[in-house]
Amino acid sequence: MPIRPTDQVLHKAAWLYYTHGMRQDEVAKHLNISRASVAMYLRRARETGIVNIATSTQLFADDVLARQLEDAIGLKSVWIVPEDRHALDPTAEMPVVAAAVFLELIGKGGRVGVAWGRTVYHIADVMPFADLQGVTVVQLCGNLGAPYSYRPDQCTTEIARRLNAEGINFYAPLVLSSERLAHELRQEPVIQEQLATIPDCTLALYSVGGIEADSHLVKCGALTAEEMKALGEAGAAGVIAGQVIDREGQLMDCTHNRRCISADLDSIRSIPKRMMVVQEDEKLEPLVAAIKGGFASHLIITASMARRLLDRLSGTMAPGSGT
Amino acid sequence: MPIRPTDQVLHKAAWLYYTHGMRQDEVAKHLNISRASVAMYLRRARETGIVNIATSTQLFADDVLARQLEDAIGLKSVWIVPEDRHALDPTAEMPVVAAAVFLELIGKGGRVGVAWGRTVYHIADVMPFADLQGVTVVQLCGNLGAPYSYRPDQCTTEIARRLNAEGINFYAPLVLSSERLAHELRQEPVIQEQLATIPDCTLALYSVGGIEADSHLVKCGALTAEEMKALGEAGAAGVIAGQVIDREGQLMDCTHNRRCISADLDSIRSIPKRMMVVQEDEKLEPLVAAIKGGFASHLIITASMARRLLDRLSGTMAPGSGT
DNA sequence: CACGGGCTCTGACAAAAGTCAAATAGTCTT
DNA sequence: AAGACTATTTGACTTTTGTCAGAGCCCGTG
Repeated sequence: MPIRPTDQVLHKAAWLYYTHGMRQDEVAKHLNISRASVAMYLRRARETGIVNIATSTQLFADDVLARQLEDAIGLKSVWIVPEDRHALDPTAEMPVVAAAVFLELIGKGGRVGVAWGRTVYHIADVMPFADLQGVTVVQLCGNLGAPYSYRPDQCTTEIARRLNAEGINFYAPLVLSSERLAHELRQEPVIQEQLATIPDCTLALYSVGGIEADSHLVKCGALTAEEMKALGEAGAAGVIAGQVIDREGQLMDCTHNRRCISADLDSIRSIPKRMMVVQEDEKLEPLVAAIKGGFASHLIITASMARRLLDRLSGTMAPGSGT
Repeated sequence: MPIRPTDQVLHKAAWLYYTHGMRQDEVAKHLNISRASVAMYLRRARETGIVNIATSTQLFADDVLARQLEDAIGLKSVWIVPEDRHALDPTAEMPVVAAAVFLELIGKGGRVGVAWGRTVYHIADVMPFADLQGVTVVQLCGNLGAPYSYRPDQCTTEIARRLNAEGINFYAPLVLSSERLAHELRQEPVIQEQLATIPDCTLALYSVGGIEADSHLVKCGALTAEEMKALGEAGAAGVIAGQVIDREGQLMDCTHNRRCISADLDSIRSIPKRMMVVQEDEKLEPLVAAIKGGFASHLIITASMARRLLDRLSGTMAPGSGT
C-alpha cells in the first residue's frame, strides 16, 4: 500500500504533539492547519493506535495476594482485580485489565492465539487501538454460530483489527456431528496447516469454560445440558478452547472432544505465555483444573477468586518457597 | 521493596484517567482528593513511566528512501530523519527518533547492550521514562574518563534509570596501557562473566565512530591524532564500541584493539537487533564499513546520508530485489 | 513538646484542549 | 460537466486541564 498523505499528517501531528510536547496551536502553525484540525488529527491518531497511551498494570500485580499465588503455584505473573468498596465494578474492570496486560505481553512480530468465549469477547471489546505491525492473531478453535454472537472468528478479527495486526481465521466448525467427519476435516491441508502454526504462538489469550447446564458450550448448542451433565459425572471439570478437560487438566476421552476442531491441548501448553482470564466467581473448579493442566502462565482474576484459589491450592500443591 | 502507598495512588489515578478515560475531577472524586492533586499525580505518573505515551515511528520508516535502502542492503528496518525546510533540526531530531525506535524495539524482559559516544549519550538524554521491569541494560564497552563527560557508564546508567530497568556497568577501562594487562584483565572472572552475557542481548544500541583527528577516541585520549592517522593509512574505517574496524567491517589487527576491553565484535554481531544511529554527515565511510561488517540491522540516519549511502552501496553490493 | 523541614493538598485563575455547526474542498456518478 | 454526496476544515464557544502561592500535615529532632 502506498503512503497516504493524510496518514502522514496524522503521524506528524502526533509526533510533534506527543513526542515533542508542542502545544496544539504550535503544531497547527507548524503544519499550516487550524488548531481544531490538529485536535481532530490527534484524536484519530489515538483511535488508530498511531499514538499509544499505556498505563502500567503494575497496580494489579502489586498485590500481596498476587505474590502469594505466584509463589504457591509457580505462575509467571498474577494480576488481581480488586473488589473493595469504592473500586470499579470488578466484572467490568477485568476485561480492561486483561486488555492492558495483553498489550504489555505482546512483543513486536509476535504471534497470538485467541480462543473464544464471553470473556475473550469482552476483552476484544475494550482492547485499545495500537499499531502493532508484524503481529499475527490466530484463532485457536473452530467456529460456532452462537446465538449471542460471540463467534470465535469475531474475537480474533476484532482484536486483529484493533492492533493493526493480521488476523487469521479458522474456517471450520468447532464441533461436527460425527467423529469421522471431524477426523477427516482435521486431515484437510488447510486446516492441518493452520493447526500446525499454533505452537509458534508466543502468547495465548483465553478463559476457562464451566461445565454447568448454562455454560457457554451448552448455550451455543455444541452440547445438550444432559450431555454436559454426563460429562461432569464422568469427571469433566472445565473447557479449554472448546474442549472438555478433567480435574487434572487432561483432555477427556469423550465423543465431544473427538468431534471438535480446535487447537491441540499440547500445542496450547507449548505456547510460552498463556494468559488466562477468569471473570466468574463460579469458575473456581474449572480454573483449578486449567492450572493443573498447565494452561496458565499469566493469570488475571478477582481478589475473591484469588483468595479461594490460594485456599484451594495450598492443600493440594507444594506449598511454594514464599515466606 | 514494599509497596509504597503513594505509588498506589499514582497508579490508580493514572489508570482511571488514561485507561478509563475519566476526567480529572471524576478521578479526584473517586479517590477523594482534590482535582489539582490529580493533575499533579498524573504528571508524576507520566514522568516516572507509569503511563507511557508512545508515538509510532512509522512516519520515519514510511519513506521511499528507507524502503530502497532496506531492499538494497537487506536491513530489517531503516528510519529516515527528514531534513526538509520546515522540518525540525535533523541533528536534534535524530536522538528523539532513535529513542522512540529503541523503546519500540525492546521487548519485556529483554537485555539491551549500550555502547558509547556522543550520539548514544544524546539518545539517553531524550529517552522517555518507561516502566520496563525485567529489562537489563548492559554496557558494551569499557570506561573512559572523557573530558566531555560522555562516559560509557553514564550512558548505560541513564538509560536504565529512565526505563526502570536494571543497569549493569562494566568496571574496567576501555583502553589499557599494555596489551598484556588488557589480556590479563579480560581473564578476570568478573570481566569475563560480563563479556559472556553480551551475546544474550536482544538489542544493541550504538553509533559508529569516525577516524579523523577530532574523532571521539582521540578527543578522549585513547589514541593520539598520529596513531589514528597511522591506523587510517593502514586501512581503518571506523570505530565500533571503542574498537577500530577496517573498510570491510573487520577488527583491525592493531595494538589499540588488543589493548581494548570491550564487547567482542562477534558477540555484537550475534545480537539479533543491532540499532545503529548516525548523526554526522561525515560518517559515510565509517557507516559503510559498519554495515559491511554486519553491525546494523536497524538503521537511523538523515535523508541526505540515506541518499549518499544508497549511491555508495548500489555500486559495491548486490542491487537488491526491489523495483 | 515545640520547632523546623519537607512533603502533600487546596482553591482560584490562566491556559489549553475539546466540540460543534457551518463552510469548503474533493470525488464519484450520471 | 453539473450535481450529489462525503469528508475535511474552520472559527467560535465551552469544558477541561495546568499552575501556583499559601495552608495544612506528618515526622524526626533538639
